[in-house]
Amino acid sequence: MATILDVAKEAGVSKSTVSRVINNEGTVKPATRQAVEEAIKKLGYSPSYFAQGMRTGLTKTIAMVVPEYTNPFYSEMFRGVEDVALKYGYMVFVCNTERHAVSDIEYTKELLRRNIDGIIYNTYHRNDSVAEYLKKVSKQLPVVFMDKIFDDCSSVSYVYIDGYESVRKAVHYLYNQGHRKIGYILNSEDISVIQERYIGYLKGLEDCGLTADEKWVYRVRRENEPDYIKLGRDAARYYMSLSDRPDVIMAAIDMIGIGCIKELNALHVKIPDEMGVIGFDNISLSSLIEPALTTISQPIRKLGQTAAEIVIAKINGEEINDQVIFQGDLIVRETT
Amino acid sequence: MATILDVAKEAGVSKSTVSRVINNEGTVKPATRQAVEEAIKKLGYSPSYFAQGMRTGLTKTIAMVVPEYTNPFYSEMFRGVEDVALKYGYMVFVCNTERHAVSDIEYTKELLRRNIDGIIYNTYHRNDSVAEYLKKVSKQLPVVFMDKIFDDCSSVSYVYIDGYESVRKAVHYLYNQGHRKIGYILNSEDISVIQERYIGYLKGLEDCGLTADEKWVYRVRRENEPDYIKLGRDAARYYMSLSDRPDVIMAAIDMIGIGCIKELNALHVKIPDEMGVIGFDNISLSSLIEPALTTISQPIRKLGQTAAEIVIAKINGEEINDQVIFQGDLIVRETT
DNA sequence: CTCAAAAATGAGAACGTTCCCAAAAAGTTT
DNA sequence: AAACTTTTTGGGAACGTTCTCATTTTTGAG
Repeated sequence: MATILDVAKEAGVSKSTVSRVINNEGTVKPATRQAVEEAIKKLGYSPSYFAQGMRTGLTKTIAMVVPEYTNPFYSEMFRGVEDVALKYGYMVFVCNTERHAVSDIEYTKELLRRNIDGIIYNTYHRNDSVAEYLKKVSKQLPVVFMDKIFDDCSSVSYVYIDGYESVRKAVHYLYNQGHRKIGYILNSEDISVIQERYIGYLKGLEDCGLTADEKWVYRVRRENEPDYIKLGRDAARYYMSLSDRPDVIMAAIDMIGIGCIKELNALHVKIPDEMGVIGFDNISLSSLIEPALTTISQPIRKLGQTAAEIVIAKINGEEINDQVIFQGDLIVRETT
Repeated sequence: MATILDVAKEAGVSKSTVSRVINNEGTVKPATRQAVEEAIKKLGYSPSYFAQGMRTGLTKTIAMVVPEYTNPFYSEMFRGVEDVALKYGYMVFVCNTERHAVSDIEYTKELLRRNIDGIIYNTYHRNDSVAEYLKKVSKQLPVVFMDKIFDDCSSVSYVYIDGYESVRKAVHYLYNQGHRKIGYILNSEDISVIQERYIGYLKGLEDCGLTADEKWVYRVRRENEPDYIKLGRDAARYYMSLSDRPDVIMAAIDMIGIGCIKELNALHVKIPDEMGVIGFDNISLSSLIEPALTTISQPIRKLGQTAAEIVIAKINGEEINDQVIFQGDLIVRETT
């Protein structure tokens, strides 16, 4: 591999001048610049990341931390992140926190050690010690949170979907459709986004003058590698076993809703006449299942793009609105 | 951040000794080692990646190049890769080649510039100039191909599923089930894996003494962001429009098969009595659609694990069997 | 107790950049 | 043409490691 010195020799200048050309800094005579550029091309030179990084402390690399990699939600978000990252010459590490023995903290330490320039953080569980650590990290380097992880988010950058408001509005929609008995399935209350959606559900009921009947709320505690489909099926069976059952079920995520549909189909329950279902996420599967799932859509890719824009702006010390909340969109299909 | 010199001073030794402790190399007195380790812990020291990389040329980073990121096939493969990578202290760049203006070659150059230690390469299109370039790259640093990209693969490392053999066997299965009119849907013939599967189909027919009827082969040329579902639906409609139609359709990938099912359902065609469907990939969706899709399953995660094991072994200069072929498994469900 | 061998440690160069500062070249004014 | 700016260029230190080689310390045999 050619070094900056080889280029300097080839072009008959000093390495300082070559450096100036590479970085478009300082002054350099047009003729000299051209000579250097030709030498660079001739030798196929490109600066060493190590040496550059050693001086500048920058890696042109950002990390996107996700709790659950195979979830298509994060793949889609990653696309958005990558869209923007590549545009600015950055590469992206995808870091899966959940499955591995390494905790969020360990993983983050590794990222710091690798001099990552910025982090896009998708958390999962409400966990105060992790949260506190991350808040500290976010003072050290640009971090964007994709989630309302802290009670006080005023000092951090974030981009997220307003799950609370989205679900609240969905309840209104159901109410207007004539539903009065509205069930809710939560997979795990220690997941902050799930928690937030649930609170939106409660608020929606309250808005409409309905009371939350605890037996219509189906809760599951966290599992290691959750089988959402099974969870939805179990929930559907539970609801059907009730004498006083809801006439529509809200699922905290689409996959659970899809499990419900599968089970209701199997039990020959008519959807939506006997029982409605509504999901959250608008994963591609939700339009493929029959009947197609009514759900709340999130601008996921946009979410990723926005987060990446913010992180990179912060890396470059630019001013940018770093607190963005998107709204979900109700997509009415065949299950309501 | 503490440097190796800070640690040296703290422990009262030279930086050479600290380096020896870090890397577990050379000789160092137990008492000294302990003192150094304490100093490291006390200062929260960890070696700088830049400085280390600058000396060793290694980044402890591998890249996984994929043609289509949102395809769950690759997410699953990534899990396998990450399983192994993290075990050995590596991190993984996921590189999406298809959607971006940068070609495979440009992307690979960027990886080389970043001193990636090894590459796991999922190609997409048969393209000789790219292939030639990649072959050259694979001489420079450890590369594992996840695909039979070259006519002569004898000199490269690879891990892949034998699509040819898998489809050939599936044809035998269909034949044994009494099918004689077997259709085939290809999304794109310039994708090497797809091509290979198709050849397996032709061979299977030949084995069984059937002739390939060109009108039963539904071909689509490559699209930019292909809508496989629509493609499958179109194909199903095409087949149903034939007076002499196949009694079973093989789809080159599950998503297409699922599109077929959707359309056949919509047309009230009885599956599998009036028309059978068989897919390839066993994506999670294939068991969720109704009726559930018969398909060919690939040990995807294992694929990724194996690839990562090979790359890392090669990085470390270890001997390992670097040419592995897995067989697909026929998963019989409700569509045949 | 001496001396050789082995074990442990340290000094300093090197890796390829960036950046500060000094020096040289070019341009401008008197 | 001299003196003074301004522009352009070069030299060398620094970044934090690893690694070679030399030096010091320890061990063990005679």
